[in-house]
Amino acid sequence: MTVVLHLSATDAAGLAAALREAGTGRGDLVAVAVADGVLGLATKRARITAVTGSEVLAAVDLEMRPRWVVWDGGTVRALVAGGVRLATCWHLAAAHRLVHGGWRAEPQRVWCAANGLDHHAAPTLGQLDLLAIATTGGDPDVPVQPDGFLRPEWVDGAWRRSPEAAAAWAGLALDVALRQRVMIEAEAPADMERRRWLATTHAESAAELLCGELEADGLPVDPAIAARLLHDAIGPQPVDDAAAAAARADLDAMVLRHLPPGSGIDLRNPADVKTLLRRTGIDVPDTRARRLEALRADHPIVDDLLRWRKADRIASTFGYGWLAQHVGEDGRLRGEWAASDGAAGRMTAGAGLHNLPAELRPMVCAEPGHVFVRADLGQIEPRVLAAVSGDAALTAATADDDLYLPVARRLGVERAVAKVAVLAAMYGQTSGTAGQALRGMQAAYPTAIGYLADAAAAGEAGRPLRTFGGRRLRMYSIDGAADHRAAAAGRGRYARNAMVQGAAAELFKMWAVTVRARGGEMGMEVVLCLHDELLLHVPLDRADDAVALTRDCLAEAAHRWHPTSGVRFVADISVVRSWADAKG
DNA sequence: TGCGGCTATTG
DNA sequence: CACAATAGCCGCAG
Repeated sequence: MTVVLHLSATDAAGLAAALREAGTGRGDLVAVAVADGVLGLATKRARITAVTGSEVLAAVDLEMRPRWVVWDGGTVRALVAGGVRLATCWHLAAAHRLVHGGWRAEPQRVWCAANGLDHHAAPTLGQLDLLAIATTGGDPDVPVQPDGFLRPEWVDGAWRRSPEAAAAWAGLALDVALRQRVMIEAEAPADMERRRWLATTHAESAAELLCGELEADGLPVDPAIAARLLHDAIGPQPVDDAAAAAARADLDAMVLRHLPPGSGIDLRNPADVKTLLRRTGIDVPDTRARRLEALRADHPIVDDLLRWRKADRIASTFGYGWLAQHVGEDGRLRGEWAASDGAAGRMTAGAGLHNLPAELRPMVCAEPGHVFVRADLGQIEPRVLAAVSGDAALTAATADDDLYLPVARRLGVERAVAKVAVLAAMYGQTSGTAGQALRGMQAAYPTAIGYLADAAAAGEAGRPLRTFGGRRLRMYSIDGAADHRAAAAGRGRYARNAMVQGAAAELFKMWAVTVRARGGEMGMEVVLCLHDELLLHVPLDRADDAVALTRDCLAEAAHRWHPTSGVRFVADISVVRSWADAKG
């Protein structure tokens, strides 16, 4: 049994000294639990209580560069709020999602998975469980119960009561991190995967830090331009509810004027819209814009309806209310960020950051003395497919700036057909013109198509998969249902796509966190991550440096992600004042 | 009040 | 019956 030192510190120098005394070096795991005025740390050899604010961690991070173990995003947000931006971490929730799949990753669940316990049997803090807690026994000051589960009141925040408790909580975090690392190493089929999956864990963890910063910093927006765009799209800002209702009625009138008054049609009700169209002789199974687009010439009401839809969408989702709710006094648009969603592991964002209509993007402007560096990965998914499948012919095609040109030549088809064929293969489309081109793909790129087919087969059978970077993709089966076959086919398409989309997300995040790590010293801020696009806010005089750095970081990330793929990744990088500005 | 369906936007 | 996501509004069940 290793003797664990109990150390204490009151400032950054003392904390650094304590860590040195515990034998901590660069890259070593140091767990940290942080709450208001409470700071507890844990290393393999020590539990450290720090009677000081969390800001001392910034200095220690700079000096010692350990890998900080944190339970979840709560710790990250608390640290960022306290001005602490760590260089690296081991994020238990992120590692849990990677190793085990699924989305939920609260401490009890993460603890159970790391310790081979069934989290369904874990105690909760409901009133009805008070008796159970009382009879569980053991020392309430010890966070782990005799039955091995975390004590629910500790999960609920009891660890915040003192530095000693926080250090004990950090000790558990360290324990989980070590077990997660063992699991990754045990699960990986070979040393190559072991190293790669650990690299993914590190990148996913850093992406969690980045998300905390994206939430805190926000996206620069010019309020005057925002106001002008909204005015052009939906009119002036209503002064009260009555004015808002009147504005809405005005907007509705542009469509309803085609009907006799008092028709009782609600434009927001698809069934009513169908009725409305039928009255003008148009019969459609649904009223989606894509379908109505073709019928614009049939009756003027169609065009008015489509224009109304566009305006109504801005008014309801991206109108003055949205602006007031999500854009702060400092002109920053803020939303919630998640470093990996439940399906394939892409980053997600709220507050419209990922689906802001193109016509509103001119409002996203660099602040005075700054510019944006906007960088897009070109054709990332087919290039990633070439890399993860190891298809030599498809890899050769990535040498071209436009991968679809050599693919089209090889298939003997038009570029547009080749593009549809590649996308159809990755998405699992079987019908239409894509089906035919797909057979050509099978012959020309058997390794890539075989990789996708294997993924689809696993999905259909309900077998879990791992992406190239090691993320577990769970397959949820619905058994006994009449649509069993449809569900299996759906899982097949999901698996096929998730293997590519997920791997692309892993590469993208490595790129993003590399940029984050390298760009800090030039005053660069990552302000948006959008699946294959990075938006960086940089001081005007560092724009050229930032462009070069972004390109270098892509090469570095691609190499770390897959050192031997031979795949060429291309980025379109430009310096712009507004997000909407043309590339190049 | 919660949830599925429909629709729109984005990559 | 082409993949992923967020988000609003409607109708309907409870």
